[in-house]
Amino acid sequence: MVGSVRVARALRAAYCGNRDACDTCEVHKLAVCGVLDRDELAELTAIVSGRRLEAGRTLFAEGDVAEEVFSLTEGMLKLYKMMSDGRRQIVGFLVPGDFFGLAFARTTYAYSAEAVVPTGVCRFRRPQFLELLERFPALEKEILGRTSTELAAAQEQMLLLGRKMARERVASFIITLARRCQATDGKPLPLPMTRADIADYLGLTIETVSRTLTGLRREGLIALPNKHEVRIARPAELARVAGS
Amino acid sequence: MVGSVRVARALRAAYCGNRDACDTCEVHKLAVCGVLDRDELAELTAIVSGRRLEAGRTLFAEGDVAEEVFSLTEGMLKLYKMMSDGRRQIVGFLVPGDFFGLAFARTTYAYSAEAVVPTGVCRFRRPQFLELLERFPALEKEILGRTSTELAAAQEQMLLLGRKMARERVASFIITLARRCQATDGKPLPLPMTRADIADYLGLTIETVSRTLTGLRREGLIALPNKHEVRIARPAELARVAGS
DNA sequence: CGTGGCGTTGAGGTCTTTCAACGAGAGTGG
DNA sequence: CCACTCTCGTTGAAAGACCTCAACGCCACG
Repeated sequence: MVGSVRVARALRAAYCGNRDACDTCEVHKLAVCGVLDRDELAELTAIVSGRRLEAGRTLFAEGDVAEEVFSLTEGMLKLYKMMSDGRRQIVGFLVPGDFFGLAFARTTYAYSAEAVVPTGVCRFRRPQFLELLERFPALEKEILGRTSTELAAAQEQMLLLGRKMARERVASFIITLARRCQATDGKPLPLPMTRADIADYLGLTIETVSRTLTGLRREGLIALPNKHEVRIARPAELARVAGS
Repeated sequence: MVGSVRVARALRAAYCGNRDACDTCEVHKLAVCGVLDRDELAELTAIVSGRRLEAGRTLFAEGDVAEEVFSLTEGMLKLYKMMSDGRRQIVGFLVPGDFFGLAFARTTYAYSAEAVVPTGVCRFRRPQFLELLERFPALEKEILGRTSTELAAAQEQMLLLGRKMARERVASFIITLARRCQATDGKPLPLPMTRADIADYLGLTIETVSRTLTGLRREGLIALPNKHEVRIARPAELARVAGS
């Protein structure tokens, strides 16, 4: 999949502020956090191992025993929950630097994790990672802050799923993505996931997502250079459509 | 509002395992957690103050500067986000023992908090509470675990809002409530919030909630002794309707 | 050059919403 | 004590937003 590799590169450039770290170091995110000193980092390195995933590959499934904790270093992952009849809800897209799989107060993963594009992760053995949290309060504080931020994002998504129209959902999605990407307004935004992924994230069908994107394009609010890129043409109006 | 007081009593009996603590001590939940020893508890007591709220009263609003952290001791609170045109999404109902208002990585509250019935809360000054977290790692660990559990609940709610039909949403709601309440199957479950609250929590309208409850009653899955109580008549079938 | 995955577009159907009317219960004031 | 009013909940009918089903085009791949 040449296309996927290209998308992965664009992603990395777009979403990761520290390209060198992305390219070379599997525990870079913790170092980048600035919460660990050199000795702590060395200890951490000892319990970590890297892994690469092709696009579409599952890292773990909902219900699996949570034996590892992860940090995304490159690419993009989707986290999702499934119902018995196949209905799916994507609860988040992860970008480099995100932690996931931290199942506190649980022994199993609450969601499945699958690579959207070729992806790299750091793996930590769970018990050892927990022990590390014990010993490095700064790390625990960082995790708490991130978990709290994630919770706030989940609540924002609840507003989107519970109360917004399709147009508002799609507009909100694009704006949130752009914010995370810190993309400049003129530059196209990588959209590595499929329409089905977007639909399952926004609680819509692929047809509705497609129609809505086309609609926004027709009205000149966005441009769609190709299937996996969006450019925000009129930020203010798009934000107005997204509501609040 | 005599009705509200009665509902509040039923709630306390149903949702709070430790009646004595509920009745007497505003920092009881931390003690009940078992994470603080006597000295630590004494310190905590020094920075806490109680407050009582009538039903319908707002504790704080989305966007307010987050100067305090709270613990619910009695009654029920709803947390919600609003859109500019008045659409509302309730992101959670709180029962005694829940912490809220912990705005890590933020300076303002991400949602509004309003009393559903007469309610009691503990207030902690935020800077001092954060300092406390610093000094009592067990407390911080407890908060992290709870935040993580809340996040998992929010993701479950995303599945509900994004992919479930009205019947499934209402059935899921009743089951989740019953689980939290630890109600026995035969006993009626207090439903202190209004139909509008339920609707705004489930991403539906009050009419749909009403019709759906009536439908479940007609089919014999639940009983509705009065507007503010539900009894689960056929747990297995209700769970089947709720899906997974 | 055929095949399969992905995305787009159209037409019809369905679930939920919107609009409207009505009833029950609580609080108010004559 | 009894209208009166207001809120809340229920029910019906019509409307609407999104979904389902279907067809088609594009592109990568074998």
